[in-house]
Amino acid sequence: MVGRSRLEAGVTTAAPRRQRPVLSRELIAETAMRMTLEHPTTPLTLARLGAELSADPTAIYRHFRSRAELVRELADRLFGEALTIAEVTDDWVQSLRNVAAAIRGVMLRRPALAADIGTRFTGGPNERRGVAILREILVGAGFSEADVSNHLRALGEMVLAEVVMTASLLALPSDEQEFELSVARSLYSAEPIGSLDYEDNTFSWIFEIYLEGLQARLRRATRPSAGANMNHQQGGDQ
Amino acid sequence: MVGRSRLEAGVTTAAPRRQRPVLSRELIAETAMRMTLEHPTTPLTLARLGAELSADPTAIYRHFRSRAELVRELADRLFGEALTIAEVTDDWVQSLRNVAAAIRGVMLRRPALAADIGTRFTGGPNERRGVAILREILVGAGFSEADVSNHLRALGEMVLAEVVMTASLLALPSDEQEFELSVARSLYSAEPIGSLDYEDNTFSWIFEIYLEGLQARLRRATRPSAGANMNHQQGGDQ
DNA sequence: GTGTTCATGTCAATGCCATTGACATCGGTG
DNA sequence: CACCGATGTCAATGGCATTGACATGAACAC
Repeated sequence: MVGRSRLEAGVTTAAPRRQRPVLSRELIAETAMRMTLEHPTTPLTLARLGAELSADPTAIYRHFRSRAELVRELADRLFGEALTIAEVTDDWVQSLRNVAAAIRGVMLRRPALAADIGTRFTGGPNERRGVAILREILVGAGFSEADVSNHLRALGEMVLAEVVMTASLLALPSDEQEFELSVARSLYSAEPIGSLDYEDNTFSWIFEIYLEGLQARLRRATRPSAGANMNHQQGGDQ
Repeated sequence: MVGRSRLEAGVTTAAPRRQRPVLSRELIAETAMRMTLEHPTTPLTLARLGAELSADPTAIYRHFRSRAELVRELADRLFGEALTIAEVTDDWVQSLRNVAAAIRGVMLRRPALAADIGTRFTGGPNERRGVAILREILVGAGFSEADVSNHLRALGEMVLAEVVMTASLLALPSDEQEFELSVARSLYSAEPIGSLDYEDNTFSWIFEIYLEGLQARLRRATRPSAGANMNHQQGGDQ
């Protein structure tokens, strides 16, 4: 079909009224990213996504096998964003902090999506890249190859778990959110809310303690002379 | 209503064909607990619960304002179970371990429910009791009153977050679960699965590191002489 | 060119879900 | 005895993901 003689170049091709390949993986994913950013607490549904695309919701199934697959794609893009933000330096502790904060920041900007997503792997390239980066940081810190694998999944799981926790709170309708806050106040006399600010939130409190534990382990593994005070440790770290 | 003269004791009362007060908060909650235990990965729906009760699903709304309220009730019962199991001793580290493991164990026995629940407060008595117990453990360990509040919510949030993470994996249909495991293998060359055995799961790996961090903080706060090696700590601890 | 096939979209169901509103009915209270 | 509130049933409603039947246009074969 090169010259159909019916002036397609002017009408049919240049202004495809509703021609075939309008949608694409890329367009759908981009649109979803935009929607979840503009309405951070609105759950992403195929109906809404379809409307935003001015297409039938089920058209999405021509490009993604399921909503879950779409959501995995989006999650991987979030990892991608986080990795461009996170600064990795010589200081392994600060680098871990940076990566964690970047992931958290990126995901909490889209709480509804993060709550949907965070408990699953994406299987995508950015996730893989992120793990590779973390692996380098840990190896550079001096952990043994064997321990690195365990620390990797522990670190990832902990960060994601915490993010999901906060995200599901943020994604709640405001009345239920109010209930949560009131219970938290009455239990701890403190807000459990995670501001995006790295300081002054529960996440950083947890993560800093974890980092101290990590440093303690490294010290113990590096100079095994130090006074291994009798606490019930289990697992590796040689 | 003591003797209505229509032989109720024999027929009307003893064999209430389909008389009024069949359901109750208690019966509904108990039934739900049984169902979620018998079918750990089947989501609890009002339809299924109603069927199990041989009652109309919407009858549940006469006893709970919403499904969410029911689920909060169940969550609080789980905390109750955990607290009867957890052993609290003089050893504060081991006590924290015990409480965490008990909560995790109880919730992972009902992954679908735990995944539903774990990100929220229950507002119930057992939750309150649990926090009180943890508070005593932390105070007994020697943390300052101010730090105890922060450690409390950090500890709780971390444990719950991790449990939810694992629970949602366990509650997945087996094909999706297989996908998760394959990705995990390819990323870490290891399974991310949390067996209920405290050894050999990601949770214990994380939690032990966290406990080391906690001990480090306590040591630092207790005898402030120790060599505070220049790491970027932030936040309280006196 | 003609006909076939594949990729893309649309449309109409389906089935599951929580929740609501309109009734019925019973037990107790005035 | 008449009313009322608590409990239960029933029939919708609206939101959701997913599927199957169809259309249509583009590329490809011949």
